[in-house]
Amino acid sequence: MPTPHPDVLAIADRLHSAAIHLLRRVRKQDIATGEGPARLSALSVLVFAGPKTLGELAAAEQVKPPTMSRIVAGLVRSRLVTITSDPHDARRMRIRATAKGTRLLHKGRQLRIAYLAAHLGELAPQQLAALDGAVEILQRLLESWQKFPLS
Amino acid sequence: MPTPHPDVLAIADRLHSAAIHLLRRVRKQDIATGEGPARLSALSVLVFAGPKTLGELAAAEQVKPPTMSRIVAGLVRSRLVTITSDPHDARRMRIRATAKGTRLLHKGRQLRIAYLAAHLGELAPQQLAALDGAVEILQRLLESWQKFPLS
DNA sequence: CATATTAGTTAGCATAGCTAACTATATTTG
DNA sequence: CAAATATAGTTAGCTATGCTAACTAATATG
Repeated sequence: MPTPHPDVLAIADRLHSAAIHLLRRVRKQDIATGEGPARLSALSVLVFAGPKTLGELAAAEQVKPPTMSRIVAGLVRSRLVTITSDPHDARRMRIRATAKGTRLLHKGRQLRIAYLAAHLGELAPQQLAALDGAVEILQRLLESWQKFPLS
Repeated sequence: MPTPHPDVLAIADRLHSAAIHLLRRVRKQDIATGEGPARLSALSVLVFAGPKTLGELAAAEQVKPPTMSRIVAGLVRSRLVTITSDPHDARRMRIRATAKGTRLLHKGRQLRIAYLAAHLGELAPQQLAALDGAVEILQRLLESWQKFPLS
């Protein structure tokens, strides 16, 4: 039997720190796409989950509507998304990725991968597999606590 | 034998996305400390690794000197760090955490832990252990590629 | 039909990232 | 040793992202 809680405090702290430093590095690659992280992340939701309203996007990205409003404005300026109004409710907007947006997202993904792969290559296959498994656990955790905020 | 590379591309993408969304949530807890993420992260370096010059801090945090200059200015305003000049080189500054800074960092850590622990509690012990192991792998990876930038 | 609710925007603030250009101190070199 | 160069940080000014408060427009409700 493994120990029940191998220091949750330490895990949380290191997870936090690792996330901060990982993003700082990856961001430098993403700069090559010409778009910031918030825009790329919102775009990725649109590409993989389909069209969304502004409010839905804001909720998915865990930001407030005014913040998402500006992010979307930037994406529109760059022609990465288009906006059409909902025929059943003129207050709502349908935001969808353009072909250019989809291409750019995949290009960014390529850059990120080339960069990460160069470093992940240092890992032994079983370490990579362990990382993969942990990311899946994290994903499910993040998803579930989106539904049950707790705070 | 495990498969050699269970889709590095997918792992990289999901790791990226998980890091973004995890930080968005944790940030909301950190807000209670009254300081932003960049300041808390820099403060944490000072608390755990001891006094640093501005350049060293900037390098540790992977940001440019002007950025760190403003981060440190904020920490000084909040009395979380103090600055003394290096007696051997008047260009350099020694930046060190104050007692208040150390207290605040630990308080933030407590908040973060209370929050994460409430959610990590949903994980089975072996999932938690898997996460722990993956974070360690990540940490070592980040450290090693700080030394060998590759790009 | 009047009122309340909902969706998004605008204005204004703070943090955090950058580059370019500056000051002040050390170091190197002629 | 004086002049040139290099190094450490700062200042100014830009962009992007986050927020709240206050607004407009449209829908729902009583």
